[in-house]
Amino acid sequence: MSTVDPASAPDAATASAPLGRSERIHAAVLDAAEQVFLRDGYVGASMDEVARLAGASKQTVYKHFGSKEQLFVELVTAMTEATGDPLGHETTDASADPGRDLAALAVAMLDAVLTPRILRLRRLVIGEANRFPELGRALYEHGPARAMAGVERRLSAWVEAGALPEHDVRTSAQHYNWLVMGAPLNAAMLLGDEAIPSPAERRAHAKAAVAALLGSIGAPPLVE
Amino acid sequence: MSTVDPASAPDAATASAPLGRSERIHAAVLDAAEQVFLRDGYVGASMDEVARLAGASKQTVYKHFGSKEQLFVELVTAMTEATGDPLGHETTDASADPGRDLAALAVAMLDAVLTPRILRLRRLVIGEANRFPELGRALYEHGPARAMAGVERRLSAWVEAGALPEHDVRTSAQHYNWLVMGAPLNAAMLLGDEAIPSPAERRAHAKAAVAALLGSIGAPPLVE
DNA sequence: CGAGAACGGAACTGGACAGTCCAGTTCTGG
DNA sequence: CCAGAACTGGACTGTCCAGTTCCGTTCTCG
Repeated sequence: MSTVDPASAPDAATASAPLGRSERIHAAVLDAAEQVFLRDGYVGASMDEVARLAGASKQTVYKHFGSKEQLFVELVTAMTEATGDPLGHETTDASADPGRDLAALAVAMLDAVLTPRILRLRRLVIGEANRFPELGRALYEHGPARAMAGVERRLSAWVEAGALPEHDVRTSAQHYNWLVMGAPLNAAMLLGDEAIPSPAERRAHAKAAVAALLGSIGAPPLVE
Repeated sequence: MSTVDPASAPDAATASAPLGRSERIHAAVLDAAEQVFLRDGYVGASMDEVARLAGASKQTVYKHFGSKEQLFVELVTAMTEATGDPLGHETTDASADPGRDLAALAVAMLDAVLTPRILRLRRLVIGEANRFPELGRALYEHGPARAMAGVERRLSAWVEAGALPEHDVRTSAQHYNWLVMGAPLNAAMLLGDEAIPSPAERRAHAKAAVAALLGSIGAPPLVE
């Protein structure tokens, strides 16, 4: 018997297990690719530098990812799918206080997106939207589209429960999304990371946005 | 006497004059640079192709613009400054009907930005925001910042004239801007030119945005 | 109409990069 | 402990590109 006790788990259920060499390298290459692509863009990035930064040989990088293009697409889709996921857009937990819930959701959305890493990803995808249209679409679906669908679902639930007046929930969901995200997101796109608002600014911005939305649908204003 | 200054006219007033050879070439190079940079991005663009497309030699291109970087910056700043200019953001012509004016302005803003050419420019600037931060700032100042300042001025005038209730005009101007521009602009950034809304869709979107804004500040709704 | 500036064409330098290949080394699973 | 798979390091190919240089031609302006 080996001293290693290989019987720990023959199944694939071992998530945070020690991780084989191959998986470790795979992850290291993705890490390195993230740094290089987010810094230099797709064309400006060098596969030599990715390999160097990953502590791997170019040969290994190509064995794992096939080509620069495949590595790029794999990286961006992974980051895209991992971003909006933990935001609970799929729930329908309509509480009795729409204003409070909407404000909390707004802050959560801002926190998820207003990160240097995610902003650089977004700049990268927008800049390469000509070359990789499918990446733009993926980011749109996982970002704004999903958020608006989730908000629309919540608004419908509140209307049904009598907590909000009847109104065009689809339009309101869109208005909410851009009242919240429009200004900070576009400022950060063009002005760089130093335009990222502080947590206090985010809370104030979210509160103003929710107040405007509630006013626009004829709902009673946010209670303090 | 210096041999320099071959200026055709002593004054600079000759605008649509026949245009000397040098000016013609200068413009042709800028045209070619626009095509190539907007299509391939900064790094992907080739100066050889710019010269070929301009019908000029590389030597001439470099005589006129010095370097790839200078040509890029000159092109982008020229396009940036030329875009928002004819929108009348500097006027304060507050009529008696804020709703109608705001809706008309919204359509004008959408028409100015939702052009394949301007959208590609915006994608380019965002994608190169790391390499050329000053271009991002310039686009921000000439675009959203100027628009919001103009709207704020109009809102103040209406409040002063009693056509709108008292409210935080700066916040409302920001809300207006992103109610109008947020959805279509970000969709076009990520989804490409086929996501550009039709004129009818723009009018409907503008009307809904203005209705939401008026509601949010407690003003009477838009009259048909 | 003539002189000089500006231009075209084309070759050239120096450097970078994607992707491949190979010989030798290290890890892993049985 | 061993066989085979995976990895390293570096050289190598073919291509592309920014920027320069040279020479002969064309245009412009006085």
